[in-house]
Parts: sequence; structure tokens; C-alpha cells
Amino acid sequence: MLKIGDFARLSQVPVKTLRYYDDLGLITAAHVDSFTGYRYYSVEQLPRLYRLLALKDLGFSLEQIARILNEGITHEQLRGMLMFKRAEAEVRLKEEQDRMARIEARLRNIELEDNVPDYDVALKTIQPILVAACRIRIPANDMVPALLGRAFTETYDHIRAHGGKELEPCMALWHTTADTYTDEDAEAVVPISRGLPESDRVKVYELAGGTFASAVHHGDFAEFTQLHPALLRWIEANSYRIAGPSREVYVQHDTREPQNSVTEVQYPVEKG
Amino acid sequence: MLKIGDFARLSQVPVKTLRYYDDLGLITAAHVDSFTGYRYYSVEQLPRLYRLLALKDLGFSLEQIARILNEGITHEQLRGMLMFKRAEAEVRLKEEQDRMARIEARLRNIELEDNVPDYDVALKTIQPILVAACRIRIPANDMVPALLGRAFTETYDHIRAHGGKELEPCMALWHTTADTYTDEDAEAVVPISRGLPESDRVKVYELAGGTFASAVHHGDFAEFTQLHPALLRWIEANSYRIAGPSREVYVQHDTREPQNSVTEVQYPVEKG
DNA sequence: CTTGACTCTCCCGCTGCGGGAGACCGTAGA
DNA sequence: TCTACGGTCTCCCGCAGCGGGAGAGTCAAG
Repeated sequence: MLKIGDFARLSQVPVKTLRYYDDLGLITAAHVDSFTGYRYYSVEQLPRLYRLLALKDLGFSLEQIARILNEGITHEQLRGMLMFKRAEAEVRLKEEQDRMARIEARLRNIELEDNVPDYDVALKTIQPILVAACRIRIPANDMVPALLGRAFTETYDHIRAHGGKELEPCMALWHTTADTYTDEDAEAVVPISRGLPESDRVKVYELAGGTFASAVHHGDFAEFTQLHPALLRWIEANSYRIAGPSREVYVQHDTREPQNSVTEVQYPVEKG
Repeated sequence: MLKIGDFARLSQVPVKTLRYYDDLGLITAAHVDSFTGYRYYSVEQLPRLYRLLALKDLGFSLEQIARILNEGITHEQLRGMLMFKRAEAEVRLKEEQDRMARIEARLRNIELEDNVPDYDVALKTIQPILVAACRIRIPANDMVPALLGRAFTETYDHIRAHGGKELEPCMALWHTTADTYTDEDAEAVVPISRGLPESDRVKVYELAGGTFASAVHHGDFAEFTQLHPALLRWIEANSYRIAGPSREVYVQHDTREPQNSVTEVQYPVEKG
């Protein structure tokens, strides 16, 4: 019979841990002095303890180990649990690899450019919403504000003319890529609460949801175009694929105080 | 100004989490109504929140993020922290890979042999100890008990003859591999508390410590030889290398009750 | 008999929240 | 104007697997 300290030295498991396992009923002391409360272990309990450690090493929780050790598990069940654990380990492995890739990307990013406007990209899932939208062609880049503004006005007018109600926030969809500066294909989109009749210019449909890579800019409106390259780099670095038109969400926009405007750019992405 | 629920919907971060970040001073609500206690957020706080999420994704703890966000960190410092994080991620990555390998090995083990005596192998570090030891040659396998027994007797006699004191437990070192059955090279080793003179047959030295793969057998002494192949398979499967003679530690050994004997087999190993 | 090393049982703390209780608060419909 | 109902507030507990420490009792050697 060994005192807990001896058993701890023998097994290389801390005393605290042995007591914890005893409390959980994993490795119950072979004998407990009913007067002093001292735990006494037998060397014959070593195999069980090592089995516990081996299972812990494989990634099982103490609760699962308790079931395996106490309710003598069959061979086939153990195989099933191991395969499940393998799947879990694969997921964690992939997570770690992705994290590594993100860190690497960030480090490369820092080394490439000394100035770090460095927008932070988040992955988010967005629900589908009902919208009214007006799609337009913009021949030259300097006409974007005027033409897009007119498209929004047109859409808002249409909504009100049919007794609809617009929701916040409005957004622009870009069907041409960010490096297109002539003949751009854009869409002024306004979320609405319920269905409306369409017109020749203003369409009503459900804007698809899904997974989006998103980044937010706060401050002068003109600068936020840097968001697009930042997002594209992130998508590239994290091996996603662009799965549709990008969105510029005008979370807060006040033409009189442009330094307070907040814009979110979203790219729909798929793994791959 | 947004109520916490609106800000939560906008950012896709749960309300509970936002409150938690507020408590920690990570994302303090832009305004708190001093009467109702309601938190009001501004959309301009979105970039900070996304920066937080990005840093969390990279593996930083909230405490570290607090330092990065609040005490505006320099470019160079961030680079250092990222490289540190990369090192940490590499370690975790390797751990996961090792765990995967262990699970795979275990699964293969199960498929190979239907009977699962299945000893559980643990990695432990062992401290160097002072020993008295008698090394012998054993011509044939069936002479092991007799010759090894005589070597132990010789060693114990030597210790007592010089007024020394033996410690528990004694062990045998095997300088020939486990699949050697003729002309085996073994050593009866007894730990002692302090130095002794040597003799022609009994040597006194410090037995090296290090990392050992260890497994324990409880029960009939004859069966425990299965431990060796089990350990060798484990060492192979986990890509370790044997770094010296194996040890059989007689943790508990009673010739009158062999079913109660407990034996631990240890192989010194190195990574690689 | 005394010391010093062990051992016992609480209880708190860690991380990053989630769940729930009980009490306000705010707004839209009858 | 009253009344729902949903949003928000502040606690407090729980999680997994122990580690640290307090305060009290035990054991073995000198």
C-alpha cells in the first residue's frame, strides 16, 4: 500500500490530480483510512492509471474516460469512439493550419507595406433579405457618385410611391470587379419590409444570404476604396473564392459630415 | 446610436459577448444611460470590434488583445507578437498531428489483433539514481529466472556486506534486444541510498535518467513479456527511437503470489 | 517528544463566455 | 391610456482540469 505521494512519484502524476481522479471515481484509492482519511493506493492500480493517461492523450475527456473505464466498453464501441475522435482531431488540425495561414498572411502583410491602414476582415453569415434595387451602368469612374445617387433616389421614390417602407441600411452591389474603372455595372439596393410591385427600372427580389468576408471603414468616404484590395488579399491568403458581386453597405452616411461615415464592404465567399 | 441588440445584429456578435467585452474594457459602449443603464453603441465602433475579432482569430487571448487595442502597440511589437503566436500555433499543430498519429496507431492496432491485451503506454521522465548492479550473460532463455535471481542475490549480499541500504524497487536491464533468446546480456540493478565500494562482480554507478516509454503489467509474471512487443510497436508508431537498454522494474513481486506481481517495462527513447 | 514532511478538506481562480432569474424599460396595438 | 411583449439590466452559476493556498491533522525519524 502506497501513500498518495509515493503513488504520485511512481506514476509521475501530481498529487492534486490523483485526488481529483479519486473524487471523479476514475482511480479510486484502493483503501481509505476511515479515521484519518488518508488514501492508500496499490501498485496494481498503475495499469488503470496508465490507461487513463493514454486515453487522455488521445483526446478523450475525463467524463468519456470514466465511461470507458467503468462500464467496460466493447471492442467495437472503442473503435467507433476512436474514429469519432479522429474526425474531431482532423477538424482541430485544420483549424490550427488555417490559423497558421492567417498569421503568416498577416506577417507577410506587415513586411510588404510599412503603413498599416490594415483593415480587419471578419467572416460572417448574412441572412437573405427582400430588397428593391435599381441596376445601372456607369461609363466612367468619376460619374459613380452622381449616377449611383440618382439610382438610390429612383429606388426610394419607387418604394414610397407604392406605399412601401425602406429599412436600414442601404447598399450598392458591384457586378464588375473592383479594378474596373469604365463601364461599371452597379446596383443601388434598399431593403424593404414587404413585397412591392416592380417597375421597368426598379426590381424587387430576395437578395441571397450566405458567407461573406467583411471589413469596415470609418472616416472619410474617399479612402474606403482601400478596403477592396485588403479584402481581396485576405480572400486570396485564406484560400477562399469569390462567389458573387461585392456589396458596399452604407451603415452610416452623412454627406455633410463625411468623416463620420461608416461603410462595410462584403464579398460573398466559398471555401476552396 | 444603437442599442446593444442592434449592434449585435449588425456585427453578428452575441449580446452576452458584447457585454463581456464592455466589462473588460475592450469595446466600451459609446454612451451609457446613467438612469437606465442601457448601453448605446455607435457604428463607428465596428472597426474596433472587427479588429478584436481578427486578433482573436489569430489566437490572441482577450487580455493580450486589450493591451494591443488600448495601449496602441507599435508596428514592430505586433510583428514580434505575431511571430510568437506563430511559434505557439506550430506547437499546437504538432501536438494535433501527434495525437492524430496516436489515434491512427491505435485504430490499426485494433484492426490487426482482435484480442486486446492492449497495454497503455505512457511517456515519463525518470531521474538518475545511484545503483549497485551485477551484469551477467544468460546462455539460454530458460535459464533467465535462475541466473538473474542469483545476480540479485549477489547484489543484495554485496550491499549488506558493505553496510549499504537498498531502495525500492529493483529492476533488470536488458542490453540485448527483446527478440534475443540465446546469449542474453542482462543486469540486475538495485537502487541504493549512498555510495559503496565496488567488487569484481558488483558495480556501483549512477543510472542515467531521461525520457522513457513505459507500460505496466499486472498479473501472472509469465505473460508480461507481451509488454515488449507492445512497447516496440508504440515506439515505432509514434516515431521515437530507442536510446539504450530496456528496463524491467519489479514494482511488486511475490514469488508465492505471482498473480499479484506488478511489472513496469521502460524503454529509453528519443524523438526522431 | 519534537520536528519536519505529508496529507486531509475546503475554497478560489483560470478562459470566454452561455443560461437563467428577477427586475426594469420602451413601444405598439386595443 | 392601459397592456402586452420583447429588449435590457445586473447578478450568479457552470463548464474542464486542475493549481495554489489556508488551516488542521498525521506519520516517521532522530
